Amino acid sequence: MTMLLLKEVPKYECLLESSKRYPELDPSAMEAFLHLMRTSTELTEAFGALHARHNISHGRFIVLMLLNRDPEKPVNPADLADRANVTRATITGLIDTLERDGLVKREHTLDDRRMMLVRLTAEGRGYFNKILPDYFRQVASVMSHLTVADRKALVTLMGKIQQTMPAIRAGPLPKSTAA
Amino acid sequence: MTMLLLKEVPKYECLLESSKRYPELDPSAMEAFLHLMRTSTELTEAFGALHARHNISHGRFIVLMLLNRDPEKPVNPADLADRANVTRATITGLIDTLERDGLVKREHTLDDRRMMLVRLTAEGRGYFNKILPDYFRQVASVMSHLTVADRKALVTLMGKIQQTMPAIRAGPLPKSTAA
DNA sequence: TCAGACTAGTTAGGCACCTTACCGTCAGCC
DNA sequence: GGCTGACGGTAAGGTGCCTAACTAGTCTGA
Repeated sequence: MTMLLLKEVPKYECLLESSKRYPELDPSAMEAFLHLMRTSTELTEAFGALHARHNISHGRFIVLMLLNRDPEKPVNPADLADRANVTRATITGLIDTLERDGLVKREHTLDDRRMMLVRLTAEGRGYFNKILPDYFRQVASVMSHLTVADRKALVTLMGKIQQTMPAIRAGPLPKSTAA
Repeated sequence: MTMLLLKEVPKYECLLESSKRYPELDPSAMEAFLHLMRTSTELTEAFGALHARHNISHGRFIVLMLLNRDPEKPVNPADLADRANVTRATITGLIDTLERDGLVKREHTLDDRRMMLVRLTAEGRGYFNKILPDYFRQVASVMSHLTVADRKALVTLMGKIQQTMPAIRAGPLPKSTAA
């Protein structure tokens, strides 16, 4: 729930100062990075609190979200794992508790008896539709100070950061080229 | 390390479609929110990988960072806890392993014998200064597609979101006013 | 036709982080 | 003196995620 973040981001002047000691430090990049991480951490906490109020964990919420995209169409665990970006083992645990609470149910497929399908129960649908408006309101609320143009700009900026990710993931970056 | 994120963000059209079913859903707010969370999650992963390559955990890295701000001035655990936004018990654990690895050491203060001070050892300073450039390079790298103006804009946008946080934290939002 | 390779889901065990509750130590204030 | 309250640490617990190994079922092909 708390996530170990630095509470106050260093002032830009401090970063500039530090960049004299560390030539690799790009102050404007660092400043943007720290603000981004701090904000997202606080958002994570805020939504963690929201989920806690509804007695659900982040993980279970995501699974319900995925199942709710098309409540009629059940999904197999491996698919859920893939879309939620976790291992199948993790999904098993989440579904265990969701099923214990009666929000989803597992069914065997007919054609391939290894495969399971997970489906929202009526109770699960009811529960989820009861908490969704709160979630939507909170999303609207945290974005309420941003104009529509701001929001578009934010999406664009995130896109530019996303573009760098494959290269980042690929390798420990070859020492001096930073792009 | 993985953090349970939705891999692909729904298209704007889908959000628009869903907003018919859910009047509380603000599509542009949701779109911005999802992109923000997705990007920050991937950044968290990327930096988790970086830390893993250096055999350090996120928490220990943060503690070293705080101690390295002024390597000559030792800090007491309660202060570290406060700045890292965790309980003192958590800090105790982190310092335990850092001390076991010889990166920091604890000393008693002279004037108040309850109080401890934590200080980077020479080895700790050496180790940290060896991994910092990698960290700085990666920060520069993820921001490399953003112009300086972009970075400023990002900081501003984060500030606008930050402004909403106290209200969010305060209460479960009064049902319909989203600002 | 049946061994081997593959796949789906689960199980077992472990790590990192974080919490609460409590303890002993000590400073400071009557 | 004795209380109050802050400090660091210990103990026990829980969550969320992982990897590796396992079970069960399917498919392939010599």
